[in-house]
Amino acid sequence: MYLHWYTMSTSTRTRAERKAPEERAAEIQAAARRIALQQGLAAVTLRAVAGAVGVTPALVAHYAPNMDALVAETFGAIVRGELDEVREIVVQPTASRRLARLLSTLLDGSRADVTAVWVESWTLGRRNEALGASVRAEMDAWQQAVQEIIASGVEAGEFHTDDPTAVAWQLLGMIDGLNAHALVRWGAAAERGPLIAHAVEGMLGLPRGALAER
Amino acid sequence: MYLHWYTMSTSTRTRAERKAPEERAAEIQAAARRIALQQGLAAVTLRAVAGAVGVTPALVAHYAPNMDALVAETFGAIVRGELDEVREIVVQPTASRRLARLLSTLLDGSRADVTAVWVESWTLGRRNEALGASVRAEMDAWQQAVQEIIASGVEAGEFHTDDPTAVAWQLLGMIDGLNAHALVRWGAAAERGPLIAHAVEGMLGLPRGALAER
DNA sequence: AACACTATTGATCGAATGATCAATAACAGG
DNA sequence: CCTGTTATTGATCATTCGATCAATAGTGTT
Repeated sequence: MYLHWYTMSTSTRTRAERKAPEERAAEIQAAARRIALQQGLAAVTLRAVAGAVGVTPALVAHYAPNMDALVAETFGAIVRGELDEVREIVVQPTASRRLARLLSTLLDGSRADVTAVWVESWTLGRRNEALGASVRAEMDAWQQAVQEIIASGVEAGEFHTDDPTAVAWQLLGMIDGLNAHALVRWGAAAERGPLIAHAVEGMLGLPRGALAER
Repeated sequence: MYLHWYTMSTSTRTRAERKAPEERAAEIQAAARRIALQQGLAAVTLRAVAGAVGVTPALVAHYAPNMDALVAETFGAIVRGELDEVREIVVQPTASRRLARLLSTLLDGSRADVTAVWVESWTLGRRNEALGASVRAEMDAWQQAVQEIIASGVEAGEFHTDDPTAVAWQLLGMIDGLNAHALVRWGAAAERGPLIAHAVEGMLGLPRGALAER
C-alpha cells in the first residue's frame, strides 16, 4: 500500500540492477541534465531524478551530498557542454567571421532549453550558494571565450575598442537578454539578425554591414 | 501547542482588526509587492503575505482567487509602477535626449529588485499561466513605450531605421540582459554606459557619441 | 437593542519537498 | 563456497506549500 514508486509513471518496479558507482553516478547526472533541460532546474528533485533513473530517492541522495549541489553540478554540466559546442562551431579564419558566427549561432533560437536554464540559474543562484558560485564561474568562462574573439580582432586591426573585457560582457548581456525575451515571446527571432549585427558594429567601431554573415 | 502564528516572528497575535474589504485587499497587495521585491516572486506565499499583513493565511486566500493569480497581479503592479516612474523621468525635449535618459535610468543599477522580479517572471511564467499572460502584456507595454521614443526620433530625423518595432525589442532585450547579468555579477555597471550608447548608435545609424548624456 | 451581513479565524487536508538510517541483497576476493 | 564490502532499498521525519470550510466576532442597519 502507501503509493510509492515515485510516483506512478511506470509502477511495479523491481529492485534496480546493482551498478558500479561511477556508472550510477553518471546515470544520475545524465538524468538530472535531461530533466533540467526539459522542465527546468527547479524540477531536478530527488524523486524526479530517481524516477528517471529507475531507482529510489534514497539512492540519488546517496550519490549527491545534497540537492543544491546536484542542481549546481547539473547547471555546470549543461552550460559547459554548450560552451564546448559553440567553441567548435565558431572556428573561422577571421575575427569578424568568428564574431558573426557566434552571434548567428547563439541567436538562432535552437538553444531555448539552455537559455531557460541560464535564466532560472540567475534566480535560483541567489538562494543556492553552490549554484550561485557555479553561475559566476560559467559566466566568466563565457566572457573569456568572447573576449578572446574580440581581442584577436583588435590585434588584427579588424575591431576597434580599448576595452575588450567590457565589450565581451556587453555582448553577452545583449545575447542573453534577447534570448531570455525569446523564451517568453518567441517572435522577432529572425529579423533581429542584422539589427544586433549593427549594434555590435557600433560597439566595435565597424562600418555598417561589416558583420553580415555571407 | 501546535506552533502556529505563522511562523514565530512576532508571536502571540490578537485577532486582526476588521477592515473594509478594499482596504484589506490593498494591504495584501502592498505586502505581496514588498515581499516580491525583497525576496522574489517565489516567496509570495499565503503564509508569508499573511504574516506580513498580520492576518491568517485563510484571509489572504479569501482575498485572492488563488496564489498564481496573486503572484501575477503582484508582478503586474510592480512592473506597471516601474514603467510609470520611468515615463516621468524620461520626459525630455528631443528624442535623442529621451533615449539617452532612458538608457542611463534603466542601467543605473538602482532597480535591481525590479530586475530580479522580471527575471524570475520569465521562469515562473512558463508554469503559471496567469503570470505568463501578465508578463507578455507588460513586455508589450514596455516595448510600446520604447517604440514611441524611437518613432519620434525617426520622424524628427534624429534616428534612422526602417523598423522601430524591432529596434525597440532589441533595445529592451539588451537592457534586460545587462541588468540580469548585473544581478549576479554586479561589476561593470559603471563603465558600460558609453558602450551601450555606442551599440544603440550603431542600431540607429547615429555617429559615435550622439547618445552621450550631457 | 436586536439582527443580518461578512470579515476573520482555527483547524485541518493532501501533496510535495529534502533528508536520514537501519536493513537487505548483490557482488568480489579469498 | 564463504565472507566482507557496499549498492540499494523501505520506511519514516519534519517542512512547506495551497486550499477549504464551519465557526466566530465585528459592523452597520433597522
